Amino acid sequence: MASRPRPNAGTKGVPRAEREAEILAVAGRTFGERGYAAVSVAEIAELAGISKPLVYNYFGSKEGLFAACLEESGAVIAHDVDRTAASGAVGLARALATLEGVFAVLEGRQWIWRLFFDTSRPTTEHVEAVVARHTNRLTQRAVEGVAEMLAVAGNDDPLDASALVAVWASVFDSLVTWWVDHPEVTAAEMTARSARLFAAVLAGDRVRALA
Amino acid sequence: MASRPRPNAGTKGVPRAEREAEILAVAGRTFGERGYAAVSVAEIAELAGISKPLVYNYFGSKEGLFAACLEESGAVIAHDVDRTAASGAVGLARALATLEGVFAVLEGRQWIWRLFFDTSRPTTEHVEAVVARHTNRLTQRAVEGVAEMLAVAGNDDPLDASALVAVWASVFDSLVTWWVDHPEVTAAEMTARSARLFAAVLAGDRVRALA
DNA sequence: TCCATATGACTCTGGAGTAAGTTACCACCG
DNA sequence: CGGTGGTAACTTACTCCAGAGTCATATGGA
Repeated sequence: MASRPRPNAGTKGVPRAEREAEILAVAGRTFGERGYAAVSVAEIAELAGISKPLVYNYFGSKEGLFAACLEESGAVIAHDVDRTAASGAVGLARALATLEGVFAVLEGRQWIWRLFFDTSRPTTEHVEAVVARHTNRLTQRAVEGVAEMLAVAGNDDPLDASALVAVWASVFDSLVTWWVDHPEVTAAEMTARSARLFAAVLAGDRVRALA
Repeated sequence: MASRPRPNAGTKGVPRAEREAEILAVAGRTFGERGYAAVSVAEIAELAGISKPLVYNYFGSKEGLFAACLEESGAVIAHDVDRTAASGAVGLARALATLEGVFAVLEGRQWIWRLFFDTSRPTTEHVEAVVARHTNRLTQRAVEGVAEMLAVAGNDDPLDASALVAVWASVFDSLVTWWVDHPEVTAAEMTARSARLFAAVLAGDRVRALA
């Protein structure tokens, strides 16, 4: 009855946990580098050396696969940022310390960061929830840092705080993105560079007082 | 022989130039707000109150339509930034003056800015060329401003300059994006807010010298 | 015998792009 | 003034395809 032979269907192959990790690694990198919308499940399966139905078997849907990538990556970053926050630095020193930690964590896998800023990501409740959970954790830290900085300047406008959090997140983002485009640069060099840039901006002339 | 009547097919309607402008307005706003990939040509046609083939008739393809949006929007921004650059301000004062001008230009149509940062945009040569042409013009200005700032700090590392340009563009982007989320804020208020934020960061403690 | 791992070969849908025809206006001719 | 052809503006009703998701089945091991 055997229909055409089917190249290694069966094979008992790799245990599920291990295979899931492989798929997540490939998917995270690909989604991060090219964006959710531009990547097909078939392509991920091919890169992982398996077939599409296996991906669906393990992750349910393309969206579920993306959510799993976010889950894994978010935990890595948030853990490090929490650690830095607990170290007690304040103001710009704290900002630099945070950058230093994240650069170290992202070395060799800068794409992790991009997952959370992918504008083509699905807008389902599930994905939104995972993104919110992780970014909230990061935002919480940014809010603390920004509040310290504004307090020093005697500024207590809540909208200013909200905007500065956005700016800070964006500075962070742009440095990581720049790094992605310059892969030969090491994490340590990125940290040093960030410090120089902060210093240069601070060394500049004073702003005319508009506040 | 007349087949079923065809609700206002014909109608001599609106002249092409005018209709094109209407379509561009709708398309620009929609692409800007939701991203290229998430918007269908059929939806734009419906919002513009016309049928899909008319859009194709005038713009050739979805990508062509997007490129036309970029063309129009890019000219508006670049013109203003050039004007500010010619005004002679230097360093952070120049940065603030640039922000002030762009905020004024974007008032009520903040989505324009987002078109150039849409990660889901098509990657065809044509679109890339249009984006490059306009962003190069802006980048050119940013490069000048950044060079002044780094020169004051005695920094002549070209990679530092490249990174700082990216950061500056991103700060710009984040402020506009924040504004999109707070539509009740006026351009003038955004300008004042930006000045306060710069001042607050500058007022903060000194960075420990790492350079 | 049952389950976990695995796959070839589908189905189905959304959305890009097209074919072919319809109607209104205008310029020109008699 | 009435006809008549050209063209610009417009539509319905398709085709076509990539890519999400599914079904039925194969195989090795406990």
